[in-house]
Amino acid sequence: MRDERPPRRSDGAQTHAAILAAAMRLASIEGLGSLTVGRLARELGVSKSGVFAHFRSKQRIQQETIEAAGEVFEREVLRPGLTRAEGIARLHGLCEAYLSYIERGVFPGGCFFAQLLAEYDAQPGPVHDQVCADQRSWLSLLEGEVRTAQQHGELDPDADPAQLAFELSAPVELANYLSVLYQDPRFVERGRTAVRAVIANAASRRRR
Amino acid sequence: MRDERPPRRSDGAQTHAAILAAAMRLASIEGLGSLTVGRLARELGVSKSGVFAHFRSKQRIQQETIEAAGEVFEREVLRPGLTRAEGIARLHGLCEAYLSYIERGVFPGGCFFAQLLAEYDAQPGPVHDQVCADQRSWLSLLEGEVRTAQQHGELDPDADPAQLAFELSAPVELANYLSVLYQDPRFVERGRTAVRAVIANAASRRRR
DNA sequence: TTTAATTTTGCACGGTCGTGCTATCTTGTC
DNA sequence: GACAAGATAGCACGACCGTGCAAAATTAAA
Repeated sequence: MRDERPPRRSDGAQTHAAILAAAMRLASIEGLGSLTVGRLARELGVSKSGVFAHFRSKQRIQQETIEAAGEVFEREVLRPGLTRAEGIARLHGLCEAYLSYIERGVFPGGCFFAQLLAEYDAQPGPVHDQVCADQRSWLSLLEGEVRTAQQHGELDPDADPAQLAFELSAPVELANYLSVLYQDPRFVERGRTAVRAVIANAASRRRR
Repeated sequence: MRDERPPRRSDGAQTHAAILAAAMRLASIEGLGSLTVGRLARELGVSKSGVFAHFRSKQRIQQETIEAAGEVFEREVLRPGLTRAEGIARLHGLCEAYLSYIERGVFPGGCFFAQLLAEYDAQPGPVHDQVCADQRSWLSLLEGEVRTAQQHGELDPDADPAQLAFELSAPVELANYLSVLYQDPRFVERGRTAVRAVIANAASRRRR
């Protein structure tokens, strides 16, 4: 699958990384679709060709930007969120990791993938398909953890795991949009409160 | 405030409306920012000047498109949602009206204002400010209805109304994004279930 | 039917877009 | 230090962008 020969020279690799960093920043604010070769070049004080030569099409810039953002998400959300013990603790851990990643402003325009979801939910193409896959894997992660928590007797065994995953995703995503819109971290706190409420509610209905 | 002289001729008014209809459709799918005079002209089989002359700048196209979408939202969500009696019933009514508006595909790209929220949450300017105001008025509407329900003894009087408004908005917004992304109305149903859960939970803690 | 006002078109402008091609650096290897 | 290869710059292209302006087509009132 991987058909790319890696850039050989160190300065090249450095520029390549700098371009992707700027691309992630810009895309989180203005959207992946309004990424522009000229804009990136200006942002980095470099010629348009200096940017373009590293990728050989705009498509590739977009693809690699998404991949790079995926690595950031893995490092900043998934890895820390998965450290706690499986079950309820890990559900809290994952949601908290996401909310903290919003709160810390890892991307200046809020969660890169939330931006992508809203931008490409109705636009068919490769980006749409990638968003589908990413979103499914996030929901599945939560869903699996709900199932585990049920098996451990921590949550109502009659609850629908997919429904619970949805109800946990909803407040953290809205916290993302609103905290960015109003530049107000209190919406992250609302997200935390909502997550606690959802989990506590499902926990209170378990068989004891 | 209104400085515009209305178009005098009937064909002009009709074209004006047709342009706004196409603009709402397109913007809900691809975003307000990627609206383009040429694109609209092509979509309507009309010359670029024929579109441009009706507004006298791109800014005005965007402004009027937002206003037109506001009227649609009022007609399709607020008016039907506000018919039920105030309190819990109206909270259900508003959320259901929103979910139904998603389900019916009033805009082909999902809720126009959810799209706008995600697109402009991090981009300062007049659109950002408009989104702030619209979002606040939606949340305030729900919050006021929660307060009324509390006064009627239908909801836990110790609950934070703003928090509850947030917890109701979250699932309906996520239902919007996911049902569009996967073209699957089951996510609207997930939204309905979540709304019922939030209200039922707050109702079960009321003093009886 | 003439006439005046209002749509609508055609055309031009400077600017940016994505993308090639060629030439000039710059770096790492012998 | 020479040299091959990679990195960056410069320039050109056709396409589309937003916006003006004058000409043509259409409508409504006289």
